Amino acid sequence: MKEKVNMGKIAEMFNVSIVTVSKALNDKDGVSDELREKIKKTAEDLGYRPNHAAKSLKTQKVYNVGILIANRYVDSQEAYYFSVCGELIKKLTALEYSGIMEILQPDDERDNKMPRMFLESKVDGIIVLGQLEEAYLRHLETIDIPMIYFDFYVNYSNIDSIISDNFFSSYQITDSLIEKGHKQIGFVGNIHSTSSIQDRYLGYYKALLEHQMDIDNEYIVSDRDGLGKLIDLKLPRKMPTAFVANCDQVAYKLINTLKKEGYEVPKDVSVVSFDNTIYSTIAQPQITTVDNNVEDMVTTATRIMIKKINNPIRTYGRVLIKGKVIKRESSQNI
Amino acid sequence: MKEKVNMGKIAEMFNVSIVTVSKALNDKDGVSDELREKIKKTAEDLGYRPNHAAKSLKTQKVYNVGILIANRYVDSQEAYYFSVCGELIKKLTALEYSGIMEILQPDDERDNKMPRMFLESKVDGIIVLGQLEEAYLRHLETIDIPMIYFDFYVNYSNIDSIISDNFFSSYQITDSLIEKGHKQIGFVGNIHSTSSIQDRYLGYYKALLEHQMDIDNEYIVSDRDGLGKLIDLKLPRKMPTAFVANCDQVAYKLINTLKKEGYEVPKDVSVVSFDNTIYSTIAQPQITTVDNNVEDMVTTATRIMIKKINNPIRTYGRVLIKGKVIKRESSQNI
DNA sequence: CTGAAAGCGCTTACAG
DNA sequence: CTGAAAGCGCTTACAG
Repeated sequence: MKEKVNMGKIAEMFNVSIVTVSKALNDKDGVSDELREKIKKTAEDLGYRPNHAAKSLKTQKVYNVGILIANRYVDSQEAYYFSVCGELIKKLTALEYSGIMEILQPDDERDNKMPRMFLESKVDGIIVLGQLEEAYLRHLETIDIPMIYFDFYVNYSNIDSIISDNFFSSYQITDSLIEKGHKQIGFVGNIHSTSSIQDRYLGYYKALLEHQMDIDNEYIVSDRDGLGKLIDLKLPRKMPTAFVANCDQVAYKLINTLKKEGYEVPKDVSVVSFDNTIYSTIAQPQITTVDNNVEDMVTTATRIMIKKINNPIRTYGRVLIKGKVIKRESSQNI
Repeated sequence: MKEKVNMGKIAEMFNVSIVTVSKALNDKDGVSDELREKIKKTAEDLGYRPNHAAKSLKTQKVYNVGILIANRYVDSQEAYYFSVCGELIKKLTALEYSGIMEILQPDDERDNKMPRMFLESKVDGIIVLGQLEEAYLRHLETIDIPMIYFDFYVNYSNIDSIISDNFFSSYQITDSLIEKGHKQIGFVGNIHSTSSIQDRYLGYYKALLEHQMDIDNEYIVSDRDGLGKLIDLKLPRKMPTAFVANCDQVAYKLINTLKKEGYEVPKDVSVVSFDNTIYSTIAQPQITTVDNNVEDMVTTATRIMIKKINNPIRTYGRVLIKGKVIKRESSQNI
């Protein structure tokens, strides 16, 4: 275990060339099965580990995928992006890649500093987890290795995106409220804040339109300021019978606000939301929500990334992944 | 941006050798300041990125640290280990290292499969985040790169550990209750279950001893069975005026149980706990707890890891990191 | 089936 | 201050 063992050492032991050892260990043609097996066994016994750097130097691939995530997404106790990150890493490992995670600091985002893992040629491609500032993204898009945006997209750019089908899911869950007999349905979220909130708003709107229900601006409640910081919710004077909240955390806040003002959920007001995070289960009552189907998103993202690494020309556009409605106790028939 | 630029190309442009370019870019002696600046500027303009693999091949270091974490710690919505992981990665980045995260699957843990990042020589050292099965750890300890256990230790092993000072923190927070005038103080936790609960129990005991307060077995309430599964809490018939709970989640349960039985917190009974997790803030009232001081733990772990990479002989033993008491509303003067 | 040769892009002594 | 030489551990044509 102490002496460094490399292909040369194994080659010596068998009186063959390094080329033969390389072929044997990498399951390439040109070695007899018998010799291959013996070499493999010896490598195993000696605890041989291929020198990854040497391989990379020749193949020009490092078999690492970078995961870039802004500090603001990992700061809170809520850990949606972290669990996505975990899933990404599992999938990458299964595909013989490793995941290098880097957290983008606010200063670096402002100063357009490229990720270190890119500058140091440590990754073959980058998955950007969660939206970044526009100026930064424009700068980032000048890099010459494959990139994928995960969980967001930007209008002006051609970078492939993996996103949950917020529009369709929102349409579905709003529709389910309408089917339960609700005719006044509000929406909670700053619709100018992120594309995901916007899409959810539009899906909600589509459901209303299809049922000839007009949108009432009174029913649209903002949840955050321009910088994304959550603000206190101001309930409408005229109350709807149901709310579609743009995420669980806000739905959780909404339910508490409603209770404080004397409304019962779901008896007086139904609440549904998105993301199926911890907030949807610690709320009283537990919240009917949409699970983003992270599993599917992650599988798709890693598969596309590896295809792009092997063929950088190919593009995939915006890939929409359908969510699943999780029925709980916060919504009921009217 | 298209043509691959390497040191050779830059050397050509200036009619100097690759050695000179290398020295210039790496701030080594042996280049005139003037030339150095010109080379650096050109490298920047051309978007030169050093080939990390080539550097590694020579230096025998990859400048990556692995973070190994069992799947069971990242499966739940609660994300303590993820946030630790995030902090580790930030610190590593600041120290010019990258973090490669790998999630250990249950099967691989059972089958003693070494982490891929190790087998593929992608990391210079490994930080193990959270306890693993004993047999697996014994196997893991045969590897020949530096290793650190984070947030746990094992009695039989010599691997350096970074752990929170549960004993001392518990002593401190119990002492703070005594200073508030409490004389009957209970402890909630199965003291035979984990070393962390045991240490917290002993710290609690030490505080009582120092104030000549006898321990009353009636006041010790178990919280989980032998397998770690949480059980319903059985309140003592004779109620103490305060409880030290072994973690926030159990404190949260305790508060709800107390309320159900008609006790007010903190008016009738004060409650303090450990970990400063989401449970401590969603409880009503919010819980006085001990923050593990992840910041300090992480700083220490990364610093030690890098020292070990540069000098693998040196050992650091069990490093205890002090926690910080976070005062909230669940405890008060008697 | 086997191997000699070249080379990936750097760094590290060492000589001038 | 500058550079020629050697070499890190592999893989990839290519020749036999």
